[in-house]
Amino acid sequence: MLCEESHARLTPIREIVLKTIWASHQPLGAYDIVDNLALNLHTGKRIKAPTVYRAIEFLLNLGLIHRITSLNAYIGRSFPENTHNDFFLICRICHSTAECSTEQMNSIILHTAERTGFQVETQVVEIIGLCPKCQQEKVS
Amino acid sequence: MLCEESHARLTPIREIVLKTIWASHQPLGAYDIVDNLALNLHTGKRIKAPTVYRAIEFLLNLGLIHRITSLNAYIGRSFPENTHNDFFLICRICHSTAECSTEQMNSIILHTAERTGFQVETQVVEIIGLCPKCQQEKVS
DNA sequence: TTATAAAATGATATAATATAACATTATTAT
DNA sequence: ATAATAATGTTATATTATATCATTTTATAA
Repeated sequence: MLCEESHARLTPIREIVLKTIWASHQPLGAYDIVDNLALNLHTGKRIKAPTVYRAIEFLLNLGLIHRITSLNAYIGRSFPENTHNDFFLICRICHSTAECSTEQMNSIILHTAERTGFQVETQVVEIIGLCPKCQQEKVS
Repeated sequence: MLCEESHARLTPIREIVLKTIWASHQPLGAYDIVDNLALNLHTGKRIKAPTVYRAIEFLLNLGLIHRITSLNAYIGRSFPENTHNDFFLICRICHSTAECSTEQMNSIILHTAERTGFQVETQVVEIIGLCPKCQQEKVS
């Protein structure tokens, strides 16, 4: 039993899914995780999609990982302590994903929403483009 | 032949897909459009998924519609004249989607990206929550 | 400590979204 | 008219995600 105050249990499956996501510094798709576990967990048993999706849901709820909507993929959360939401710079080519964090963005969003009476729950802010490395490779 | 300067042709299929999206004031999924055409285009011929996806791609490129990534759905563009990108307030319950437009958001994003050498191409800014109507219905 | 309830996982099937590949038809340019 | 290009038709299939029900594990309470 872990994560005391909540009733959250970090079971072996959930832990290995979390570690797999953390080990990759790129966002991982759910089926990438399935394949990865099949390779690295050579216990004969294959962990199937529903199990992985359940673990992902659990980890998302605990705020240990993020979903990158534009990629249908999941990545470890860099700033778990942040109360405000973060946003992402995602490279269209190599899929490297940087997590950023500004209060300003939040206040703009909350301001705009408030004016229209909209009650904000979650935010998806994903900026697609080219990372420095892939810009270089386009030139050379 | 339409949209003179570009080589864009607004064919009958593309036009009816655009009209279908516009007619709905909610985001429409690709298969919603397929079904809608089957009903309203009672010519016997069913327009299939690939054709609809092609029309969608065309309309996205022309900037006539938006993709709502969080919903895997498509909606007419409210401010086609805007050069900067817009963002969306999306109701988790009824899926009503409001398009908003502020320059500030853009400048924050561009600023942050610039600092890390990231070259911005497109932006996905989708705010999920409750629209005024659905907040009411939760209370009553 | 055993019975019972609750939570997690296994297993199978299938839904929902999207695209690949190739054939055919329509449109434009020569 | 003919060749080249663009658009659409058609079939199949890839990819992402979830529903459903059986089984196992863990926690709780008698």
